[in-house]
Amino acid sequence: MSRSYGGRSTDDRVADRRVRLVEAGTAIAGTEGVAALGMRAVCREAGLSQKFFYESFADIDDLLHAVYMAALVQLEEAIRPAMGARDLAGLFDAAARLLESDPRICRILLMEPVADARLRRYVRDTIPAITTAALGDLVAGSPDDPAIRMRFSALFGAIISLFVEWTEGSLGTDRAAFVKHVSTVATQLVPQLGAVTRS
Amino acid sequence: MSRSYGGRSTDDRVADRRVRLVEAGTAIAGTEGVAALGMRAVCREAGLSQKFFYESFADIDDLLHAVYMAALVQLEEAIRPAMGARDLAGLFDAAARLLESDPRICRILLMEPVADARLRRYVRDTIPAITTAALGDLVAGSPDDPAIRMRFSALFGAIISLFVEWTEGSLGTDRAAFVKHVSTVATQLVPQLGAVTRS
DNA sequence: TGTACATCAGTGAACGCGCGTTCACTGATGTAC
DNA sequence: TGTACATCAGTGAACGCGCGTTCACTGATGTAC
Repeated sequence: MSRSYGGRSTDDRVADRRVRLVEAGTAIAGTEGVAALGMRAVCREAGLSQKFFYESFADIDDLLHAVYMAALVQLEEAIRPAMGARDLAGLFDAAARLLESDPRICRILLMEPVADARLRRYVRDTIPAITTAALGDLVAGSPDDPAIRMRFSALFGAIISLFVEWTEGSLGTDRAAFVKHVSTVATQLVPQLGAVTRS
Repeated sequence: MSRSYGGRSTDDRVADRRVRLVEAGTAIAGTEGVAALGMRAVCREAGLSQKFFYESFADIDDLLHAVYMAALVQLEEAIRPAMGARDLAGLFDAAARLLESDPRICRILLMEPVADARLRRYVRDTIPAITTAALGDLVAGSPDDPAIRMRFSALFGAIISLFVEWTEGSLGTDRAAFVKHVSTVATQLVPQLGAVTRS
């Protein structure tokens, strides 16, 4: 049925190609934007025949989903310790370090979703759950209440804007000052968040 | 040299076609996004032969610039009275009314620029001047100072996010409550703005 | 152990499409006589 | 005023390109004998 090739099993080769395609997709979406993310462009970047794209993905949306998920997992892993410690400043610090080291994640998670309907969908399907897991029962009230929605809209908008500019390097290089400012903004906009910080 | 046609002068016809092309570009960029903004798509939408595109624009970037400027002019005209009166809440109210009545302007001015390098350029070339004209000498300090940049990054991020969600209708329909919240957020993030409000 | 062959793995061309750009063509307008 | 014709206005096809998708083909691997 399946046959080894170059001394490696079929599963090995397929998995390796999938990883290379997701990495290539991350490179393209994270630097040129999702508008430049095409099936041929991804294969070119990965150095793989076009056939292998369809081996792992049904279409480009399918790959984009994998690219988004891979970026999100990286962010989650980076902030996990701070999440566990319920340390808000530590969380911002970890995120700032990650985005600084890989600006592609900033573009994929924070910038492109604003204009791309597919990525916005992925955000809506993943971020609310993560947020409530992080905040727990800190924020009372229905998530459909306009007053609460406005608070969080402002909070996310401000934080995202700060992180985007931080990643672009236009807010200087003092990470401690940046983290302090983000924490201040967060507690200004949603006072309950003050209870989370333990520093 | 130039010759009337259908009872209208050359200048008339050219100007009319230009307006139709910009309107078509606004429709496409404002609903499908700039990724869908192509030369053929614009001509199709405007009901014009492809030749006429090049009559008024060198390429699609040129048209996009005209589309952005047209949207910005609409916003400026809407907020002009409030700007003159230095009325912050009035400014937010006028903007909320405009974006509610034409969500395409929201997409072109607030959403697409996040992911599109050309639009981001147009924003950088126009918004700072308008902002300083609006605030006058309210904010002291160099615009290169990271601390000031962070304040304004958070301010714009929060306000943009609020207006985007307002335009999408996910913040309810009470415009007065929305304007009040935006004003509160603005003065929280940049206290000097409190001096602007005269309501 | 050696060889012929069936089958699986991988490569790259083929197809139809929409794109940006150019240009040959049709038809309307104005003018010379 | 009427007519032939030059020229301008507008239409839509042609060109080359990259795209998504499919598939014919080459070559490597394993196995039957």
